[in-house]
Amino acid sequence: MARPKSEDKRNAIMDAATRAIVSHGLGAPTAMIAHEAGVSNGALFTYFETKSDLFNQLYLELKTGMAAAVVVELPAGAGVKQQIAHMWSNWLAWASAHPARRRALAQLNVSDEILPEQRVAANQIMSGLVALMEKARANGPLRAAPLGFVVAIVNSLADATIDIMAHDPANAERHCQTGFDALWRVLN
Amino acid sequence: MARPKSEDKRNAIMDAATRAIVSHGLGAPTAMIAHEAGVSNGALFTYFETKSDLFNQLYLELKTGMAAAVVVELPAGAGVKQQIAHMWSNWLAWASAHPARRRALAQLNVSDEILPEQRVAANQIMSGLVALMEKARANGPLRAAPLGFVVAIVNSLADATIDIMAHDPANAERHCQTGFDALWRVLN
Amino acid sequence: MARPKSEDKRNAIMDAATRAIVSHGLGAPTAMIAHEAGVSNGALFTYFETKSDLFNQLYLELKTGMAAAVVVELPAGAGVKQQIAHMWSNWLAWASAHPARRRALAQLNVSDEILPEQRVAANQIMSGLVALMEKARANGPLRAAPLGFVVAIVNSLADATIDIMAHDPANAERHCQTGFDALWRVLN
Amino acid sequence: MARPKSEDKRNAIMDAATRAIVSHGLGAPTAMIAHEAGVSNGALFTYFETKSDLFNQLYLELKTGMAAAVVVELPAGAGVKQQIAHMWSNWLAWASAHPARRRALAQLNVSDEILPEQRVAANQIMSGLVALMEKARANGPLRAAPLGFVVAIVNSLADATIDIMAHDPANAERHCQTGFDALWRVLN
DNA sequence: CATGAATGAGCGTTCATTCAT
DNA sequence: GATGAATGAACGCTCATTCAT
Repeated sequence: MARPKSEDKRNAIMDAATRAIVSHGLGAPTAMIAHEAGVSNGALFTYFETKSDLFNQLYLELKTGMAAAVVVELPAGAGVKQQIAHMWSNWLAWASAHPARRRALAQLNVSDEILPEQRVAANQIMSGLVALMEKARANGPLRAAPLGFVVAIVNSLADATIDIMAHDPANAERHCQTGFDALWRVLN
Repeated sequence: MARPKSEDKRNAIMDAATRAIVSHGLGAPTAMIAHEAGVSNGALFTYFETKSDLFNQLYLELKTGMAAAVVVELPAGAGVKQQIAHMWSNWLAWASAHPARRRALAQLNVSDEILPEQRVAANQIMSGLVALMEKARANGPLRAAPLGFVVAIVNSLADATIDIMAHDPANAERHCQTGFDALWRVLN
Repeated sequence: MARPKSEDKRNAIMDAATRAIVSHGLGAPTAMIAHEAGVSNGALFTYFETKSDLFNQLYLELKTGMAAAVVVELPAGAGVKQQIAHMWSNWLAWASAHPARRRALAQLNVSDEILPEQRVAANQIMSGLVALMEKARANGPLRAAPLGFVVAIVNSLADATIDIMAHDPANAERHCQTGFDALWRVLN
Repeated sequence: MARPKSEDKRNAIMDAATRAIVSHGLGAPTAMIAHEAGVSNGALFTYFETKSDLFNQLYLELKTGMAAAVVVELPAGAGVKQQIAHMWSNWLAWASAHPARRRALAQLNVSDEILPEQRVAANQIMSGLVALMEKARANGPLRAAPLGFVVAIVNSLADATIDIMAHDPANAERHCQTGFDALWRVLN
């Protein structure tokens, strides 16, 4: 195990898994994932100990990628609302650009294969966004609610917005704005 | 008709399936479901043609049960806000009372085994709530958004609220109210 | 068991079994046979102890019916050749009139479910024809061959002839005659 | 290509299937065939896609082997009768040497699992023998009969002869000759 | 390390037979 | 006796994982 020879292969497997999850759900056979990755059946298991391990790593990687996209070109000096708007926009742009990743992530989210510690780690990655949320709600009606609640609500709104954008791409811009407005109303 | 098909047994299978899905996901073996229902391996298939069929019927039944709970004792003459508040409260009460059903429903919701027509049928069952939402947003900021968007947002908020209530039952009342306030702010 | 109430039902099951064997082979489910017979699943087992039992009885009954058809209106005083020709004609007429029975019989013939004693019993039923064969070959080239050989050859020729008649019914008459001629040449 | 598919294993499965069919009919479990072949349950399916596929390939292989045996050391320059006699002898020798194969072949012949195209292919393999039959009957009483009829009769006679040889091996030689004489009388 | 054949537990489903009604 | 639901042992086949090459 340790350090596998080729990072490329690891990535290919990850990508293939993403696609396979989208098309065949979490029950997608490892053989199919390997084949799609252009890699042998057995090789998959030199890169990931088990299928579960692959899915956990994929979950973390997808979430990390998403988090990275969210903070791109964040306007450091701007106000809270503007920063959140920026992140919101980044977030939805990422989802639009990588529909397969988002869908795979959604499946992984509800899977009971994903270990709780991975979920914790994943959430920490989003901490920048979370910190902003904290600020944003500090004086609003949700100031007394648990942080988890706020995060869940934001996630939910984002998911709903992403869905509608995916279904009606022609009006993506407008839906994005509508979603943000709703978010802001919830927080303030 | 010797030994008629027993509604009890059918229900036992449904309940067992609900529990099995919660504990083992959608991959729960039919044998486990049958065993948990106190029924033989093969009997399951006299009540449901296939596992998929069982899951589709379960999905519809859970959703129907939820919808029925939502409209219980709805104050017919009251205003929109009060009616929605009532439904919201019912909804979350149902989720709190039947956590397994809610979790199973969540899994079934993302399954690709559930046929589109079942989803349509299930959504029609919630039409009372949907109609109210339509009224509620009629003059608000979401008045121009697609209905599906509104529904998704409401669902998302409810899910988030239910989750937090489940995690922190001591303050369930307060979370319920907070959730509703957030909802109302989104709609108006 | 003993004497079941309705001979009609027994016959209905036999007929249904015949048809089911033709359409689904010996693997035809007992439930299908019962259904086709307009009889309940369980009733089949009050008329026949097991599926194997049903098939054995069916085998015997089909063979008996065939044997009975063969000797119809046999010209008692006629010569050997004429009598054999008559039987041959009867035989093929039966097969043409009851293609399902013949095909079911063919399947049962090669089944290892049919007990040897049933086969013996079935062959005894054809004894009239066999006795004639004995006479017919008495002075011919097969006079020294075992009787079983002769019977098998005759059976084979009949089967081949029946097949060709079924495939080309327009020339059934001619094929029947050609088959008989071949038979006669074999015996003499 | 790590551990290439082994021809030996494939043959072992074929042989095991042959034996299993003889002892348990076409319903012989794949697990039994695999076990008998000294191979794991699943391995069978790396060599044959389905049980049906296995049986189709087995059918073709058995028939091919039989056809090959039939034309061994065929006296090219000899007359029709002598050539047919040679083939006849080869045929019966093959059947005597491989009783299991012959019985399995008989079962496969009547199975509805065997695809028509496989039957066609199998028959083309026997074309050498068929061509000879054509010549042999050219001036005889069957000259006007359909070729299929002739083939069926020859098959039937062979089967009958093989059966009697199997039942009475002591006189195998004589039965073989008797059978051929009968055949010749049919054709001429 | 890469390959893909081998393994065998496990799955959804069928079906002969039994038995409560 | 008739019915058809109940039973549970099989069955064909899949697939995560191992291991010979």
